[in-house]
Amino acid sequence: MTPIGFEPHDHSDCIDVAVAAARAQCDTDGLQLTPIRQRVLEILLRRHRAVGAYDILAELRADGQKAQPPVAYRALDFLVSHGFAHRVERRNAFVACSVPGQRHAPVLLICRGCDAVAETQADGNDALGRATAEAGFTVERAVLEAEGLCPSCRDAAA
Amino acid sequence: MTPIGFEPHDHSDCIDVAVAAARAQCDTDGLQLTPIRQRVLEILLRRHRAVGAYDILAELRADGQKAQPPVAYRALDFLVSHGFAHRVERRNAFVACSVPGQRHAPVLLICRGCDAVAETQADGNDALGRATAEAGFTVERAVLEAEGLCPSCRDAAA
DNA sequence: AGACGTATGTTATAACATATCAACACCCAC
DNA sequence: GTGGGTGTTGATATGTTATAACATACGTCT
Repeated sequence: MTPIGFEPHDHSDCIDVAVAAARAQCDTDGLQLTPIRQRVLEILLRRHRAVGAYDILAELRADGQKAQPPVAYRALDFLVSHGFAHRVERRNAFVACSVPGQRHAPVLLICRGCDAVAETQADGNDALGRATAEAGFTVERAVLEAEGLCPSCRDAAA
Repeated sequence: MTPIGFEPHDHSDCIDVAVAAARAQCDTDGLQLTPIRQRVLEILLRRHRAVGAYDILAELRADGQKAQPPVAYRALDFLVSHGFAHRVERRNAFVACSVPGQRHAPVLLICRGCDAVAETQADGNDALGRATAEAGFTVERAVLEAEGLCPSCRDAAA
């Protein structure tokens, strides 16, 4: 359960790797990683932060396209529903998934200083499973989001 | 860790009790449970669901007030920040707290069929604490939200 | 060709949220 | 009792996020 996200990255590399991995999974699963979808994934990976849909839209437009909101939302829906990205509920924003390749209930650590988002895996949700079983509730999706300060913002504030 | 919320209620009673409890806590803590704030709390309690700010606004207006959005948001901010209600991030909506009287990281079970929201307590978040400590992340707030089907909607769908 | 499925383009609007400033009330030190 | 601080409310305007609804393009299968 090691968090991913606050350590320094070799970003140029990490984007290529993540996109290649997404492409591979799409090939395997019969999904289409179309240019728009790939472009949005790249934007998310490049920022490595919680990014709003309209920010993404602005970047798409900066590329010369005259995209409208649904373009961004559809691409984001695709990425989220297939596990390549997560929705950051707390921010009404999105972030690339740090541990793709498997369905999972994300645990997001959101820095209120810089919007960086780290992701960890949820081991400890057995308790949730037990409680929901008692209540007769069928969980389809679950997210745990914690907001606070990342190491560098904390140091900067001190 | 027994979930609260999907069992039948004696609602008229339960609202009165909750409002009285809120009033008592406000007295203790030097907070003002003003008419608007109490009214909004009552609306949330009565619905016992995830309710949008504009729904609340509509109810306030139905009472004869000509309230504007900030009226609803201010009341909701008060209720949320003092633990009388929770924000349902997944819905951009709000719900009355089922276990008031203490600060807590809510665990919300949200039914996608009827918007009912049950609340449980989070025992198992030690794992979160450990992971964040490793990452140097300081958690200030945390929410766990699970979306799925409540017992009655599941039965109805079957 | 025609029917179908998936993705995209386009317009408009719904839904959610906040900034800003003015007015009023309440408390309390002076 | 006056003046200042604090907190709540009233009111206008605006900003931000999200989706409905409809139309078009394109590949594939028969």
